[in-house]
Amino acid sequence: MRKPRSICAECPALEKGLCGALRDDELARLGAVTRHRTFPAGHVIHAEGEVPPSFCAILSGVVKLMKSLPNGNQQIVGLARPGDFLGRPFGGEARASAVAASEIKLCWFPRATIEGLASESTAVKDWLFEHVADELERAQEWIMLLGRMTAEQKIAAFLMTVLRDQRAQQTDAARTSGDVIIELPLSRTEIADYLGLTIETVSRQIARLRERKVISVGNSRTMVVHHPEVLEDVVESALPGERAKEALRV
Amino acid sequence: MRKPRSICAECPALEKGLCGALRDDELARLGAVTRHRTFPAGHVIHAEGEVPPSFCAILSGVVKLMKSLPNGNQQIVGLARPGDFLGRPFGGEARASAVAASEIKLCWFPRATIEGLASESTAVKDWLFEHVADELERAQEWIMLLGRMTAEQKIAAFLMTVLRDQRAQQTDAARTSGDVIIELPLSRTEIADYLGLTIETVSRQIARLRERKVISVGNSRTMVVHHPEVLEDVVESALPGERAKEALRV
DNA sequence: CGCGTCATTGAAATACTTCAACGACCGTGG
DNA sequence: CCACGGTCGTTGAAGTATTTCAATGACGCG
Repeated sequence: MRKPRSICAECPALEKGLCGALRDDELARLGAVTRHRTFPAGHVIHAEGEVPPSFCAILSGVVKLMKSLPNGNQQIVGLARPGDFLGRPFGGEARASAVAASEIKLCWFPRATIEGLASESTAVKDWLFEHVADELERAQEWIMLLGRMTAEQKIAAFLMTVLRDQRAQQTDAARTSGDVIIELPLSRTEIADYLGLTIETVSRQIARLRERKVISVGNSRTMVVHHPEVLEDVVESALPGERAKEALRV
Repeated sequence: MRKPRSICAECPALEKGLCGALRDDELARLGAVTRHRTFPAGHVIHAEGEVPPSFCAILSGVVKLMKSLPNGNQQIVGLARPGDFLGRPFGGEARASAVAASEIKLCWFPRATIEGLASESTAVKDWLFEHVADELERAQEWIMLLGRMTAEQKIAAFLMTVLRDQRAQQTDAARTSGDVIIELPLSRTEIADYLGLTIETVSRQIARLRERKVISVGNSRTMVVHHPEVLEDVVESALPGERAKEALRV
């Protein structure tokens, strides 16, 4: 017997996510049609141009939203993390594919459910609006990054966002040391597609940061950040690397 | 005596804009506190980091949303055109400056008004949600453009969007000819900031399109597009200019 | 162990930027 | 009316960041 409460109990979407905006009876209604599903990395949740039949919240893992150009080039136009949702209620066909970047857990339910809920509950509408507005802000940050940053700055900025995301989740305990271990949610190829670079450039810039002892690279998905301040400086710096090099010389 | 109806009567926001979502009594309430205001090009409607005290809909002209990097570099992260609104209801400080790119007419009213209206009217909420979701889609298109296109493709894509925007507004009459006259909403510097290029590169790419007889340039804000298909091809093409050159050779 | 995928590294090519000079346009003031 | 200065756009030449092409190395899996 699956009681709605039990499935939602230890859900990351419960507090900050969509479900936090629901009243108990609404939550129960949602819980009744909800399915938690797990997918492996690479799984296509919905493809560009399709009308997604379902709507879902991400429980764990990272989903990349990507568009592709006729020539085969692709660009990741956004990342969705736990608490984010996939799909546009009342929208038509998706304008980007949603693909699992790692193994993911999803809270999955029919499109009609979310649309019904949104039609009736003003809290749900409010939540959706705020969420989309936040996503728009993030997209605009990214436009800035893609349009005006050098490869070095892009990599530094990317590492900073991973760092921030990871800090937000873990306890204060792990933060005391200057060194921080981070887990990259993306492969080199995906980082390249995210930052609008080639995989080689990504690799070289990471190598440079390693040579400068700002980071250490373990296996390709993990690294240790020794000097977050330097990364910050690189992002801020006008002439790439200028202030950053000074900061390192200490 | 300013009657609410009269001020809203020939308003571009009436049909497709926010006001189209309002009931008559809501419209009347809005009309009572609304002011139409005109600003010259360059006027700052609200600056990055400020909490905008007002909310407004654009009646005519183009507003650029821009962010700046500490080094002085700037990037236009979006354009707002007639029917679009400025400001995020329930949001805090603006994360981008809104600056008039041309002379603009605004329908201006206090922040509290739109927030009150949105709290009460579900139609207003719906409209806001749809609008932000559309903006997000456009932002994602732009991410694709900035991350994966060459300078030539960026310019072609920009001209195509101007062309599309202009076509949407004017009558069918003017479209019969292959040649289309377009009015650029931005200066070269602004185009550069929009496309993430330098002004020189913009100028050179426009020159190349002119040499190839795809366009003619009149004064710097107007041009004639002779071969929209070539522009389209350039955007689609894998190796920039390859298919486009063939298309031109005819 | 060998194979395939993913990451790294090097050398050459190139797209874009930077620096610098010049030309066109426009309003101002002589 | 024309000369003047300012802004904006164009063009050229040199420099540089990033890409492209190509080869090698590391890791995981059957």
